[in-house]
Amino acid sequence: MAKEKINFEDAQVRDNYRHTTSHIMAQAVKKLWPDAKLAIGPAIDNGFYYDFDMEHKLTDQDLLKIQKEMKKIIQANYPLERFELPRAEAIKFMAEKGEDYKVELIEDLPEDAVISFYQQGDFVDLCAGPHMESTGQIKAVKLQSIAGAYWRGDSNRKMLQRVYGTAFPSQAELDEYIARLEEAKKRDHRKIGKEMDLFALYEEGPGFPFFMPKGMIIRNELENFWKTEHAKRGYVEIKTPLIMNEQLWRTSGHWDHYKDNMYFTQIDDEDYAIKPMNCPGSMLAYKRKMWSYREFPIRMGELGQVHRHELSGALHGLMRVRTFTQDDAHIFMLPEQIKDEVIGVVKFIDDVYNMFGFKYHIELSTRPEDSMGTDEEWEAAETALREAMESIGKPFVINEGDGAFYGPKLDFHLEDSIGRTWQCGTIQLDMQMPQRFDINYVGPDGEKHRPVMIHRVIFGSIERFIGILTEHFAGKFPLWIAPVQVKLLTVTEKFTDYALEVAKQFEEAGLRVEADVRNEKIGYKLREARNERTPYICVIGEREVENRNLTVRSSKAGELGEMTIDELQEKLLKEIADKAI
RNA sequence: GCUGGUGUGGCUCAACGGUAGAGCAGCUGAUUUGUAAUCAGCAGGUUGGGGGUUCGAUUCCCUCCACCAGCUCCA
Repeated sequence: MAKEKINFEDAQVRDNYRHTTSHIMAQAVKKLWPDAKLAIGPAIDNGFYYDFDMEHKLTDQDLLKIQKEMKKIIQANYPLERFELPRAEAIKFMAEKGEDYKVELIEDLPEDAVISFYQQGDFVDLCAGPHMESTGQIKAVKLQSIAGAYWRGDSNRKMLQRVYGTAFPSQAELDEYIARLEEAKKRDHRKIGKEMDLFALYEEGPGFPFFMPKGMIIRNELENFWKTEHAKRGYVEIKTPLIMNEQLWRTSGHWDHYKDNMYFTQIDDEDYAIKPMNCPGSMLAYKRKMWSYREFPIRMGELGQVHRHELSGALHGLMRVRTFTQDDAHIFMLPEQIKDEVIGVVKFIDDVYNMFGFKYHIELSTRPEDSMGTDEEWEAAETALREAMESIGKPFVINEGDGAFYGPKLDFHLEDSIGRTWQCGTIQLDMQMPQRFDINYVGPDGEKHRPVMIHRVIFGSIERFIGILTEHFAGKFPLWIAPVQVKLLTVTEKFTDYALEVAKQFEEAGLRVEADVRNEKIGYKLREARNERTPYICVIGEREVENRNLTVRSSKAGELGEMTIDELQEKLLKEIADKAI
């Protein structure tokens, strides 16, 4: 029977293909190390993995050995055959093979579940399927890495050895994928951040980033933009302190629910905490006076620096740090204003992300195990968020049990250069803080009522957002945030005066300009300016001085030829004003 | 925090049980140059910290720290 061509565009086909590959890998591992116990081995976004519990510690050399063994299995072209067993027999079957993890999986299946197995050659695995028809259909495989992974993702359970790999219908496609990954790694914000001298992390402060002058330009541009956009949308801005006493954190619930992530200090023998979140400060700011329903909604923004004790192994450049600035805001409102406010924030976030050309996805995170409040409150809050989303027709996925301890949230996830996603924006509905802090407003009936509150961020954290921006643009930032916008390169020192004159004019026009008037060859200066990812590079020599113009090249559009000083200035100012990407 | 790996001058990397080397960057001098690296010279490291083994350690062992990948967690 002629096989149909594999349609790798189809996500289901892709998953089946890689899932089958993971079975082949498991078979190879069992062949090489018969004591290996199988855990789980699914297809994932760009490949697959399989978790093993085995004595032998896998090394990179072992990956090649396994790949060789896999090749044999593929060449043998075993058909994948499915069969089903009743529950008790299935458990017995797996128990006899010593597959303790599979036994546990079966035991956790619902009573009426169909328990299916897939067999290829002498290898059998508990699996819902579906699969490819035979092992010979797998054409190109690469095992990529070994890592530890907890059984069932529970850090109290045993750590297993996970082997990651990927598979494609042809070697060419596999090679292309590997090349793309290599290319993506060049965008790593940690690498670019160092090369462009934007920020740095030192052993002296793990997870506490330093921002260098050029990084500060990006940061300040983002913050200024943030302030302008918020003012336009009716937000006021506040600033609350970094350190507040124990009582405040007990009132907020952080002492009971967030202590492991907090830093503490003592002042005059009293316990204080460094804020891990801005909300308690905002609650005090709200409470300073009595509010009328007529003033609602109150939108109170704060660029608030927080400190959180993250696990050492979780730190990652600017993406995951121990101190960061949230572009926070708390909105106090009437229950009937929830929907409109949430919609307003979703649109605000959408505008900002679109402005940078980001793709993102939204998750609705529901009640976690360690949380405050009643089921009814959570139900109401989750419904409010869901309805707001449904009313504007934005797609979202449910992330069960991942809400904040005080309320459910809508999370906005952006991708980094190698496809990992990072939560940036979030909108969190909070019915707890208002109660705990006993905040009120006076309603039309003259009585006191409890307002509803949302916490929300757009960038998420300025640090993480800069990390994402860096990778998204591979360091070629939009002109309005580029640390150096235009660089003037002189061909020889004879043209220094003219270069400085142009630099002065650009500077006065508000452009960030650098003149490279060193006694170096033009090729050398040009190479350096390009490596610095300067958006506009101007060459100044005999001809330009004579014609009082500039030869311009843009990092995006290439050679632009000769332009007058004013022409270029105008072009740059417009590009900046448009915040073009 | 857990599993595995890594740690050599500002950066990228080399060497190795016998006492550390290159390129780039930096500094000095020469060169006055037209679109991705001009030449020469100089300077710079007790090889992440501490401890141990050894006649001798950067190299071997222990421990701590940091970083990388993944897990867990999360903005």
